[in-house]
Amino acid sequence: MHAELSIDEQVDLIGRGTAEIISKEELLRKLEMAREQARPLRVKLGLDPTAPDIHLGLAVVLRKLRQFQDLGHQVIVIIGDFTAMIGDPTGTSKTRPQLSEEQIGLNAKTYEEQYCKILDPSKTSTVFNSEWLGKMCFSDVINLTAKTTVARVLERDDFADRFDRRVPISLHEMLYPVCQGYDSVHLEADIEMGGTDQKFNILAGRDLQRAHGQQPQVALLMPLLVGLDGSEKMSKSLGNYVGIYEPPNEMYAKLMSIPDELMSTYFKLATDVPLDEIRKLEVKLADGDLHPKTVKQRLAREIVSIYHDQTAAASAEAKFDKVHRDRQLPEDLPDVHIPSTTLADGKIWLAHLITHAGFADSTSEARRLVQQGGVRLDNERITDSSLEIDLSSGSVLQVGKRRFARLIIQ
RNA sequence: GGGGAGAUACCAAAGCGGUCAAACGGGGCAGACUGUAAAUCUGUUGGCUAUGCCUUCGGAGGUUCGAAUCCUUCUCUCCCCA
Repeated sequence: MHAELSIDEQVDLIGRGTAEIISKEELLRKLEMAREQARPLRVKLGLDPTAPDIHLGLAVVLRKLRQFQDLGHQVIVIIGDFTAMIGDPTGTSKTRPQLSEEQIGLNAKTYEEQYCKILDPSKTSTVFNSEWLGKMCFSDVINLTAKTTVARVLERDDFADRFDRRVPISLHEMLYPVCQGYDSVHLEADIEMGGTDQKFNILAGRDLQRAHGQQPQVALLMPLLVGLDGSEKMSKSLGNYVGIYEPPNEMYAKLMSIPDELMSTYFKLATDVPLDEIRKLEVKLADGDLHPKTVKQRLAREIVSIYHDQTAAASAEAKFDKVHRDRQLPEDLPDVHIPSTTLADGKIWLAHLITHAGFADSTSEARRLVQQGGVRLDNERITDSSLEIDLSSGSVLQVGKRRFARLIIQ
């Protein structure tokens, strides 16, 4: 696809949106070598074997990998089933629940299904690092760890931070960078991709490769996409993410809720809008020539179009406006079935209705929602939490601003 | 191996015998204002058809009319020394 690009153009293309490349010169040399020898580069990405739900944050990295594939290179996805025993100490790490072999296999399959949406399957291979790490014996481990010093590992931010705050660090956690680094040795990786939080681990790979007489891999770090809340990085556990398999409407609505300051980052990292066009948008925003909402709608459309298509994006926009600008009910309300057995004399206690619909975890919470004026039935606000509702099939329950359900009595 | 400190709700952190379902703050949720943005303001944040009742303060026992608070023991963590 881009195979005809000059090496400099390739470096430019690859450089877009990256946070850091270690080093650009090495990247250039690798690209040249690949062209001269007609050998695709081996670009590595490590993934957790936890239940996948690929979101825009990971997509930033995957989309970059796709560029490599379009340039003719090979992507190797490592499912870190062995390293999962440790759990990446990056960020707030808690001891992970041990995953069964079947579970890991299942998750890996789901990954493959999901990243197909972005990667070219014919240029992607998937491997498990238990294949080699699991076969090492204790003396192998000692030989490997002898190549790294404690100070070196402790200088890593997460460890230094935890050490300072007196948060426990288990000995085995310090092996994590070593394991990941050894993956690169085993695969003879030319390039390793990751978020900026992976910098240390990826650099560890370079050290180990050198120690094994290999050319060190190039570290290609992408910025961590900030999540919908505007402060934390996008992650599944924080719930501030947009999954690439979410339906268009969800995706669109979620994107509309990001803080304004994030828009240009999202444009750069999550869309294919050319950089100079993004710059123009920024200027118009700053001058007040464009309303932020208009720009955000463009952003939402762009992203929805990538994972669905333009028609879907347009219809998502129409629906969004209908509900939020015109304050009308959405047309495709999810149905919630209320078994008639839960009704007494055709009535149901409002609080129970809300929990039945899945809009509250407990009746206490449901009562609170009602008392705070967050609940509407057929567009009429109800504030009496003790109310028994005389329900007719087809009533619409609304909780908060974004949760709707059409009630079906069965 | 020796000495010291600690474990409290989503997080963080007070409370050190009754007034504790547990302060303050962060986060979350709801409302107001908006562009379902941010900021701000208000309320709320264990459960239960509920002016009351039930279960929570690392685990298990005990003292007491009464325990998050006192005692015993177990588990885990941090710090200092070796």
